[in-house]
Order: sequence, then C-alpha cells, then structure tokens
Amino acid sequence: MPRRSLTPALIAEAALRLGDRDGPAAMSMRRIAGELGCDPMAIYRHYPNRESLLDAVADLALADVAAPERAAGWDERVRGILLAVRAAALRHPGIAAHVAARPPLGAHGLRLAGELNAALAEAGLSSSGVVRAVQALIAYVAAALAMAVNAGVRDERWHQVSRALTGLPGEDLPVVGSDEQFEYGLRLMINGIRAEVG
Amino acid sequence: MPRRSLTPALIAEAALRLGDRDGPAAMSMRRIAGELGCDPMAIYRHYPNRESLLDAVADLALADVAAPERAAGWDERVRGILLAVRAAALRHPGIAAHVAARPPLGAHGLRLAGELNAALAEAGLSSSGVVRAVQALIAYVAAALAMAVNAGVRDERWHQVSRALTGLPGEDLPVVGSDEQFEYGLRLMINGIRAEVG
DNA sequence: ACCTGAACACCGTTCAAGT
DNA sequence: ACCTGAACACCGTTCAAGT
Repeated sequence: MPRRSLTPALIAEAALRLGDRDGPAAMSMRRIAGELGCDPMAIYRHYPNRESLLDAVADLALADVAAPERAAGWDERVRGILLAVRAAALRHPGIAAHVAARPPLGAHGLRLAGELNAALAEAGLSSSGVVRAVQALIAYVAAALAMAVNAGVRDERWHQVSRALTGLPGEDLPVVGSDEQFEYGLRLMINGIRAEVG
Repeated sequence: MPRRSLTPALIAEAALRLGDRDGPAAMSMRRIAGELGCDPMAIYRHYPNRESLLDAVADLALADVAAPERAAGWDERVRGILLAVRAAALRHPGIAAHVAARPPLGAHGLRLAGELNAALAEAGLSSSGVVRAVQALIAYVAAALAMAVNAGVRDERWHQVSRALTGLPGEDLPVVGSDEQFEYGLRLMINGIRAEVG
C-alpha cells in the first residue's frame, strides 16, 4: 500500500517545485520520483511519458495569471495578458522554457488564449485574422521568454552581438530578456495590428 | 597516425550532414564521431563541449544566405533577410532549433545581424532603437522557426488550440509555422517599426 | 491485476592508462 | 606530449519478475 496515493496533480506540483528550486535539468523522471518518494515508474501510471508531464507542469505555472479587466481597450488587454503570462512563466524558471516551446493546450493556456482571442476580435480583425494574430503574439512571447530564461548566464553573448554592431558602450545597450525589451517588441506588434485594421 | 586529420570545419560539416539526414536527436557526440569514423573524444580537441560544436553547426547552416539587394527600401531588405534566414534554417532540420535558440555570434550570424542593423538605421531609428528592433525581430524569427520545426508532427496540437477558440473549420485556419503565417507576423512587426518612426 | 525495480540502450564528459 | 577508450554519473523507457 502506498504511503500517499499519487495523483497527476501531486506529481505536477512536485515537478514544478523541484524545477523552481533546482532548475530545468533537475526535472528528470528519476529526480521527480525522488521528490515524491516513489519509484520512477509509478509516474508512468499517471502520465504516458515525460513530455506529457512537462505539459501539465507548464499549464500549472500559468494557473495564477489573472484575467484582465474587461473595461480596458483591446490593446491594453492584449498587453496585460501577455505581460502577465511572461511574468508567471518567469516565476517558475524550471519550466519556463517548456512553456515557451509548446502550444497552450492546457486548461489555463486555453483560457488565456481565449482571452487574447476575444480582445483581438474587438480590435476589428477578421476571424481568421484573429487566429493569425494570436499565433504571432504567442510566438513573440515564447521567443522573448526563451531569451529571458537564458539571459542570466548568456546575456554576455548578446552584448557581444550588439557591441559588434554598434559603437554604443555596454551600459547603454538594451538588455536582452529585460522587461523593457519585451514591452518594446510587444508595442511593435500591437502597433502593427492597429495599422492592419486601419 | 589519423586516417584523415580532423578540423573544426570537418566536424561541423559532418554534424550538419548527420542532422539533415537523421534529425536533431542524431546529433550526439558519439554519433557525430561515428559519422567521422573517429573516437568521440577526438572531437573535444577541437570543441570544448557539445554546445560550442552546435553553435558552429548553426552558423554553418547560415552560410549560404545571400546578402539582400542594396537598392531596395529598408523594409524590403529587413523582410528579405529574415525570410532568407528562416528558409536557410529550415533546409537544415537537425540544427534549426539550435539556430533559433542562440544569439547569432558566428561569422555568418553576425554578418546577417549587421545587415539588419544597417537596414534599420536607414529607417530612421535611434542607435539604441536599432538594437532594440534587431533583438525584437530576431526573437520573432527564432519563435517562428521553433514553431515551424515542430509543425510537421505537432501541427495538430495547434489546430486543437485554434479550434477550441473559433468556429472555423480546420481547412480555413492559418497553419502554424507556414510561410504565410511567418510573413503575416513579420508584416506586423515592420508595420510597428514604421509607426514607431512616424 | 497491480506494482516494482532490474535492465536496455543510450547520453556528455572525465580521467587514467597506454603509446 | 598526444591520443584512446574505459569508466562515471547520469538519462527515458521497457519488460520480466514478483506479490
């Protein structure tokens, strides 16, 4: 008889906790099992493979993203949703890269994609235009997230790129993965959507 | 005495070839060594670790991206460079994900980033504005590339997202990772930059 | 029937031993 | 001094054996 009965949710929570504490490399099936005090194979009775578990963990990381205020304009709501998604993912460094890499098919991901969808429909895009814009925005968030995840260690590499291209001293360069840099690119895309609808 | 003396370039070419043929999972140090007919450890005398080798392979994949015509306007040149980078990466499915994940620090990556830089300076952005825009555009290409790489197998997952959000039949949905979807997002960003400079 | 853990087929990298 | 390959410390997952 198991000491505590495993559930998919308990496993995902343990994996998220482990990733937050020790980083993405710690999220192996064996170490997650260690965190739970169970046999590695026990996890496979709740998830068919590691990827499906990571998908569940990624969705869990989006659980506490609040819905935007309905009153605001479509552009403010799009901005608010994407800033909140990015912030939530960055609070969970172990799984942030996976959040960035996968379609938002979990319950929370679909809820947020639905909110994006509603905001963009209000902007006056056609229904297939809305789908295109949602995909483009999610792609941008994913990329910015991937850069932010690597920023700590590898920021220096991006500075090398920028320094190779400009005469700017390092301190004046925009920081890859920073909040400011993310908001700048997001503004570009929202401006582009506004120009698209006239 | 070695049958054929190894060089960094020979190793990178073998790895690229192997990845093109058998996909990203095939690019292990052991299998690359097998492709070269050498001991796995021989590679470490030319690259300090696997990541530095993959960086070199990623840059090699960008070798045949042609410079854009100088005559065109800044927006056409930006568009041309990024379409060509994406196409080149997709010709090398084994390394495309790595191209998307890393700053363009190799010789060819820096050359292309420099061309982007020059085009955006012409658009009338400030020098730090140019750096921000280059980073945002590279982030977008990286994300679109990552999506395109997964599109074959996982397109179905994205369709699930879109179907959950809209009433559109599957055939009318924009295809994630497609050329059209990439060009749409790119147009948004270029429109956004145009709006930025007035 | 359910569950465990040994085993399989791999990894990247270190390091001692050989030449 | 250079190079090799055995060994270390891991992986995800399969599957036979135990209860």
